[in-house]
Amino acid sequence: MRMGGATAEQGCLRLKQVPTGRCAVCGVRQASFCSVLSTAELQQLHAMSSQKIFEPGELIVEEDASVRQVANVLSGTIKLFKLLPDGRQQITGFLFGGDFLGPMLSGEYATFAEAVNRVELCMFDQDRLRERMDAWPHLERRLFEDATQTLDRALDWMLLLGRKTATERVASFFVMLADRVGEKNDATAVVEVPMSRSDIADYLGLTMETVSRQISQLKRAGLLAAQGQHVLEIRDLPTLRRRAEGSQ
Amino acid sequence: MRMGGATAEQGCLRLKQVPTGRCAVCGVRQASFCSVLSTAELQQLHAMSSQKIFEPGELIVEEDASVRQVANVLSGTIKLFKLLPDGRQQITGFLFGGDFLGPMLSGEYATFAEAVNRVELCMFDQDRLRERMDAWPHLERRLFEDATQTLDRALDWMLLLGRKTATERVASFFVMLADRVGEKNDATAVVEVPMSRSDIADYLGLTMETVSRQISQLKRAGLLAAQGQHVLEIRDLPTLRRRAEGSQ
DNA sequence: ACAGCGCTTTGATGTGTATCAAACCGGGGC
DNA sequence: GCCCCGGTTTGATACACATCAAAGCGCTGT
Repeated sequence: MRMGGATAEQGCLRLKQVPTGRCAVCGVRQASFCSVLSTAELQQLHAMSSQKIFEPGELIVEEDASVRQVANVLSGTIKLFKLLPDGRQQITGFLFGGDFLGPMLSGEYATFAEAVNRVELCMFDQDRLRERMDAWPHLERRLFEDATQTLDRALDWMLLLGRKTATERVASFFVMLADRVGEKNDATAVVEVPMSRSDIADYLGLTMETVSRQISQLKRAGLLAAQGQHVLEIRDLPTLRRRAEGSQ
Repeated sequence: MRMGGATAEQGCLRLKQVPTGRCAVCGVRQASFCSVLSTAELQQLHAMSSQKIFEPGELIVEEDASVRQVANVLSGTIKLFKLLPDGRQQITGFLFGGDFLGPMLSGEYATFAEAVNRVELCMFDQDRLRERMDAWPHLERRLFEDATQTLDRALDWMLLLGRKTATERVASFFVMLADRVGEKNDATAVVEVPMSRSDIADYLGLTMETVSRQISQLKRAGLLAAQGQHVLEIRDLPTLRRRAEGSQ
């Protein structure tokens, strides 16, 4: 059924040279790895993709699951995390719209992935995407770049987890949100904060209570202001950045 | 001068089909990215390589330096680290013989690199190696795998830095050493520990004193035993592994 | 052999954040 | 409108690790 549709769209393609179907209206295409594909390549990938919705709190992948699915995040927020045997949790990253979920080389996820809010994924069979990666060097390059960026972020977070104070960590967290999903002006930003205090804590290596106290303090200092549940205004991004690095 | 030598070696190549010159006697070739290259490819790379020695404590690369050199570690240990403005330091990883030093995609190092002990590097011009990467997909794949492994290790370390106790961190450190550079038997291992207590502390997000106390404690528990300065025996690796994960 | 020096270990005390506990707040259902 | 109820905030206390301080140990050079 879907294949038939794809073929019809491929017919159109030669005339229009723009993506058709889902990809045409995909809000994150330019932000995702799909941005490096030609229209023809996009059609091929489109034909092997499938969409899926995950509800808040739903587990998307289990650690060490030898998965066969990888995905683009179309919308929503995903937390990636690791657990110790006694239940202690460390969130290793969040994924937002346009981000790629899945290991392309190891075959296994080294972390759990869970939907923070309602998440919409565009999924691919891992082996079939790997075939495409073998065939299209620009796709492999793009996924390599993705891994490089993820690594850079992980190294920055190691500095945070190993050496920053609670205030610096919380400031860093909001700077990260502003940079990745914020509506930024010159000095201010509005960010959606879909995750709970305890998720923030598990990302920052703190407790929920400490996070809450630090946020209250930043609000009192006039650097942060609530804009309704789950939406927050950063009122002085440069100062917040300085605090995140400990330069007072 | 060097080019002439390389050409002569290329002549030999067709007869012998084994690496010649430095590469032939390179102790880390099989462990490095060179292992994926054919003899002919190795010759080409050999012709564009140069060796360099760094003395203990010497800075190899500066953060955000837009470097043009990348390298294989031939021998010695390198620490990679980040700094906060006030001097707080986080070591993000160590490199040992066979490991690759350098970012292949970003063009910039996001960390400092410093020689822990005497380090011997086999260096390449970044742009020229990138050309080779463009030309040889198996080389790009290998460097991608390298980045993937580095990322996996960074994520594991985030769990350590965010959620493990001092004992668990120090146990994890020696488990890491055993796995990467240890002479392992069934249950025991002998590892070289070239870095100082304060480097270990900066890797584990602790202080020198805490590291020292934890090591003393592991010695008293019979899990660790000194074998001269900078060499240490792990007397019960499985138990140490369990401690590293907090399962008592 | 001895002195000097850097690194490490051990000890005494301090503190930032965790833990325990209670009050608060906002949204959804009846 | 009001009552739950989960998530959040605030408060009181505890503790793991940091900090400050001194002693120990093993090189290196003379």
